[in-house]
Amino acid sequence: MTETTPSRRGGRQLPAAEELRIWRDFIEATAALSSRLESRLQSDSALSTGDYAVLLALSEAPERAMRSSALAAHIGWERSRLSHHLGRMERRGLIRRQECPTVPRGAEVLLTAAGAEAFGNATFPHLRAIRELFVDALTPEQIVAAGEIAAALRARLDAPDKG
Amino acid sequence: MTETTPSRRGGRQLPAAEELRIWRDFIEATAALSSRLESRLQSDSALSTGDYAVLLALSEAPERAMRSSALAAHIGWERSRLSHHLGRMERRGLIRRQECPTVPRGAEVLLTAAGAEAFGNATFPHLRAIRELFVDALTPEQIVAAGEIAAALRARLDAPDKG
DNA sequence: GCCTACCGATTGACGTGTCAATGATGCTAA
DNA sequence: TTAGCATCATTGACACGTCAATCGGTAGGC
Repeated sequence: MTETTPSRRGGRQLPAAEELRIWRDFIEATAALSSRLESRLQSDSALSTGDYAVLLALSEAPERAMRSSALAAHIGWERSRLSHHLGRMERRGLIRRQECPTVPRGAEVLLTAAGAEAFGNATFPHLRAIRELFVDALTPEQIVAAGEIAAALRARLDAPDKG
Repeated sequence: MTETTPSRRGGRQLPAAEELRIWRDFIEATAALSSRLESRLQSDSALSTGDYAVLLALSEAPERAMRSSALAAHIGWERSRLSHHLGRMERRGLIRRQECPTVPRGAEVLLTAAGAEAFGNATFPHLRAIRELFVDALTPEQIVAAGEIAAALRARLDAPDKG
């Protein structure tokens, strides 16, 4: 309640030292978590998290197929990113692309048998890793707090004037 | 207290649906936050967060210079990553490399005047962005919780048997 | 002395991500 | 009709990151 009140009060422009320390710990820990999950998935299943996201979406889609742009929207990727990624996945035989019968110029992305099998083999170890590294690392209260923090960050990121 | 008790109880191997939803929200929100910060820094200052980390470390080092391996350890990067990054930064004139006088085969990384200026110009807008997108997006209680979550995740990641 | 093993640093190959430019196609309005 | 114009998807150039191989040099064991 003194002049050391955190930056939320008053007209301070920059984060206080403690806030900055937490920021760094937070962003580094989450980056390290992602990176560890990525490498676990890679060594368990020879898939990247990008591969996994694509395979998951296709597995859940009717006919195990999706239009390229719908797939991009579904997993929240830019189209050019998806296009590059699908090219790599197609080379590995995980998916196939063909012209979409209904939409002119539309590309349909299909899950191949090899892709479905790779996804099936990846799921269990991937979920287990999430459990070990995230769920079991936190108390139930911390998990709830993590959900609230994610929602608050997302709300700010989506706010139109705070880009 | 029924069979819907969360996975922490009993021998469940996989995260429950709610935990999985929070996991996805959390990892996606933090990734989006990093990505937004990255693009803000890029457009404000034409630097990447990697550039910023290197310039920050050099700015705070005595003589504005550091051994390459010490720099890698300081910012927690693999050496090959740093080597590639320094190559790019050197091409842009932000840093310079020279043989280390004391350590045979050691490389000394020096901050150039242009690098120091770029860092100076980047600092204020970068800290402001951190404040807008992280500090001001959360309540004081959430910031504390974020620090605790980061510590818990880090502890798990560093645990020897939970790699 | 010489072989080996390690150490600091770099390099090459490749997967990944962004941005800007390009095709290819349909819609709309002069 | 056709000149724009938006849309769907791809491509090229480049930055970034990891992994494995390499290179020069020093230290130990024999």
